Amino acid sequence: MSNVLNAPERVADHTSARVHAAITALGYRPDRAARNLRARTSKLLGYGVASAGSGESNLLLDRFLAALVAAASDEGYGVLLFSADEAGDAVAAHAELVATGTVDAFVLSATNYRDERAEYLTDAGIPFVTFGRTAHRPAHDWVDVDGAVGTRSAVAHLVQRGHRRIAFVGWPSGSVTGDERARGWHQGLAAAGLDVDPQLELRVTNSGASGRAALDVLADLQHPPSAVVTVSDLLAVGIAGAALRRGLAVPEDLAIVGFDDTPMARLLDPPLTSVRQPLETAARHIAARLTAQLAGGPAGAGLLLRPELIVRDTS
Amino acid sequence: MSNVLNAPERVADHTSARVHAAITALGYRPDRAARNLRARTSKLLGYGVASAGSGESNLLLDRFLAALVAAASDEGYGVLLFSADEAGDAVAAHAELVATGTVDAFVLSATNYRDERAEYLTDAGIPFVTFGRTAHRPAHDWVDVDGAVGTRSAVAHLVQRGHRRIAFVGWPSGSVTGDERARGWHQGLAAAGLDVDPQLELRVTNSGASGRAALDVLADLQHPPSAVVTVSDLLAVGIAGAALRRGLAVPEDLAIVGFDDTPMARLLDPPLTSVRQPLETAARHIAARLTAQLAGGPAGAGLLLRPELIVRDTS
DNA sequence: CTGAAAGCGCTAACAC
DNA sequence: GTGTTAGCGCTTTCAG
Repeated sequence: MSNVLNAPERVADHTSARVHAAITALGYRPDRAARNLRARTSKLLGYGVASAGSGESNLLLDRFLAALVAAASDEGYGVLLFSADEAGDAVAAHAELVATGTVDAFVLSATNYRDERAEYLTDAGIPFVTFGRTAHRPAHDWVDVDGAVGTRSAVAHLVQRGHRRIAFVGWPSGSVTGDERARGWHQGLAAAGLDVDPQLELRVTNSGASGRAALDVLADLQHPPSAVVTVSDLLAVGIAGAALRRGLAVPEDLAIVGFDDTPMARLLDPPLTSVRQPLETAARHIAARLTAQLAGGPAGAGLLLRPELIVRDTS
Repeated sequence: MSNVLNAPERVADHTSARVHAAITALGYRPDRAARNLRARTSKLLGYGVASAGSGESNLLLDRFLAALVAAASDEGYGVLLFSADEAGDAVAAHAELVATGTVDAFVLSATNYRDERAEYLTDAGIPFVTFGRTAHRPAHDWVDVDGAVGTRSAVAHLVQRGHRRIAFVGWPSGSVTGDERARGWHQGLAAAGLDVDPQLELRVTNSGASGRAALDVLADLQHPPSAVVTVSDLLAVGIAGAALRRGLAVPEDLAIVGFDDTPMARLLDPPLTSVRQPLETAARHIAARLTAQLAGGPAGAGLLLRPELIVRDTS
């Protein structure tokens, strides 16, 4: 019987048919634990989740995770969610899973320039792919969405709509994601031949209160902007609300572009123009990279995906 | 060595210490697959995810899932995410995991009166707990948030604010969740001695367009409502936007209460009053129920949790 | 081409 | 109180 399943080419057709008939008749399904033990594999991809309110990527988690599960499933892998709270603990949690052979590989998100998990996994020789870039050397496999393209195309779109004073409300510098999006804004202005006014570049944390405060700063400027590019829909919502409260019409007096195209974006009034990340594509590539690595392929390649600007009524 | 780990009480202290020293010195970690095979357990809880845009519970998934992972982790279990797309396929996916011994138990969400997964798992004798009620008999373990309490307390709050014509915008009848929330609205009106005006009860799908359309219907009534209770923040956002567009002030001309307290609720302008579900508590109870069942305990009990009304500025 | 058997690393039962 | 071993259900190798 074993040969029928594991070496089909070495077996006669009629034997194969007979065995397969028996298999379906008996409802036989190979036991996962036994298979895992023998094959020294688990067919599981690990994905650590922070239990507390983790910042920026939280709203994306749904769509990304669903896509990752679907993509992994197509490759014959399941996704194991595990608790990986703080930085140090996260490494320990990953190490434990490695030591016990619970997972075959990892998907890392919410990465930054330095990522202790990536460092550990590289040292341990465990396959992994990050969703997001790091500054880690030697290079590991990564897939990322080009945030600079996102904000750059937002600026280009606003320029085309006639805007000349375009503000940027981003996160404090120091994160790959935030820095890239800020860079895209600079690039967009440069491409349009516009000067960068430092007063129009604001860095705040990711909350609506920050959005409101940011708008107040911008609106009180001697030469206020006519448009603002943000790094999240949450920030955009805060800004839009504060703008309306001050009697500014959106988009007539102030155009606004969000980021992430969260479900609420098209439900707001007016519906929010936003940069949409190709999370499904990213997940698919991550799963493919991982299975390639697990099949013995090389790692170290990066893949940068282009986000898409979804133009609605705030711009 | 084995006795030290598996029957600590049968071993002398000094032997135990010696072995443990060796264990840490060698960095020994028991192999998961071997343990699973021998113990006929996987220490995994299965949670099926729909890959496409599934409706209502999607925005909650984040918070619930993170809490579930943390709670399961505390009980020594991991959470296996797997693809479970459509109704029939979902049963097949669960069955496969059962047959191969990949998971020990399941968490089911997005349940309804009839749930094929629950029926299958009951027949198969596999432990599971649903997040949400079903009409399934014999009863299974379930944990749910009392949606009726949510809408009822929203109505009570609005009544206290002086409202007498309070509308309800819910989902089409036929879902446990939607029906319960509608029931709470009826209860709330009855408790306040208010009549139910059928014109104030609207049933729509969960989109912002529906919210806008619903508001148009309500505002065009001969006696329009002064307040509206909804079953989702998305609907509330759509209604709020449409109200502002018609020149209605929120909350002065129209008070609005959302449901789910999604992250954007407090960032909207004005910040949205919303019903918040105790998802962390629910997850903790689900994990506890599951481990109790896996330890041989009985199933069939239900637990109804009370949501909390978060009052902000739209009411 | 087909059947038999070794052995993955653990746990639980058993012999000492 | 301590060391030894059978065997979980597979896959892979080897004998027939």
